Amino acid sequence: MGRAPCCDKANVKRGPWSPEEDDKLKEYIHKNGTGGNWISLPQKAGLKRCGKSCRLRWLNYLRPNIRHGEFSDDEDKIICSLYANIGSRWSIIAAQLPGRTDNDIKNYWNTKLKKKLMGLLPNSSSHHQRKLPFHHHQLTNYGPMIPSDQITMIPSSAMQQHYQHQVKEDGVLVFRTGGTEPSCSSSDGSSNNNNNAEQLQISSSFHDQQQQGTAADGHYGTSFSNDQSGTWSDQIMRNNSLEEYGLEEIRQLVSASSSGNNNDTNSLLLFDDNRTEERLMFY
DNA sequence: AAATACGCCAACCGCGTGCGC
DNA sequence: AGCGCACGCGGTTGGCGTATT
Repeated sequence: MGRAPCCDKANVKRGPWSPEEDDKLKEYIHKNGTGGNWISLPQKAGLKRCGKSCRLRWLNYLRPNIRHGEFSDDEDKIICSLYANIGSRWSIIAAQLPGRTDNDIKNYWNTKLKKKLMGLLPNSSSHHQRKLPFHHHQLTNYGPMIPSDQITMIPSSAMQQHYQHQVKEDGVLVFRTGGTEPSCSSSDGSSNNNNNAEQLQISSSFHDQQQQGTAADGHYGTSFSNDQSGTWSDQIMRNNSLEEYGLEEIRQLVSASSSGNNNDTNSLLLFDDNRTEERLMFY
C-alpha cells in the first residue's frame, strides 16, 4: 500500500514541456505568483500538469536569473568544498551558488565534476583504505588535528536523527542533536531528550559575532574567522580552500560514496571549534 | 551507413518534514 | 496530540544527442 499519488496521473501531461506550457506557467506566476499552492496552480493556469511538475519546471528552468551552461573553476571549488563538508545536500550547495539550481549542480556533479575530480589526483586507491576514509595525517588541512579516539563513527541513518539540520530565517543553519552519544542513540530515533541537547550552528552570513562566539556554536570543516562576512562560498573563495579542504579527502569521499559497499564509511565529519573537536563519520 | 555504447540533462518518484486543522 | 495535506529534497529514470565500432 503506497502513498496516495499527488495528482491524477491519468489526467496529467508528462514528459518535456512545450514552449506554450512554459509561457502559460510564466505568465500565470508573473501575474499571480505561486499563491503558495502548487497543487491547485496548474488548474488555475490552464495547464494539464501535476503541481509538482510545475514547481520543478519553474524552479529549475523558468524562474528569473537562472544560469545554465558551463560551471566556472570557482564554482567547481565551491561545490567540491561544500560536498566534502556536507555531502549531497544539493539544495544547500545551490544556495551558495546564485542562479544555479540543486538539480543542475547534482547533474553536474554526477556527470562531470566527480569524474574531473577523480582525474585530478594520481590513483592512490586501495579498496580497503576506505574503512576510515581519512588517515590522521590527512586531516591537518581540514581543520585542527583530531585524535582518532575522538572520531565517532555513526550510521548515516543515525546521523540524520542525531544532527537534524534546519535553516532558520536568519540564514543560520542549525544542527540539533539529541545530546546523547551517537553510538548510544536508540535505534528508533527516540533518544531526543533535550535536557542536554547540543546545538551546532552554521551561520551563512558570518558577520554575526553572537552566532559565532558562543560555546554552543560550531561549523563544518575549516575554521572561518569572525571578522569576515559573506556566504560560505565567499569564505571558501577567500580561503582558496579546495586545497585546504583536501582534494584527497574529497576524492576518497567520491570513491567511497560510489563504491556501493555498505560496509564502507561514506562520509563525514563535523567539529566545532570552541569545544573539544569531534569528528563524526557516518557510514 | 547502421548498430551500439555512452554522456548528459530534464523530469519523475517517493520519502521526510512542516504546518494547519 | 494526531492526522492529512502540501512542499522540498535527493535519488533515479528516460530520452535524446553524440561518439565509437
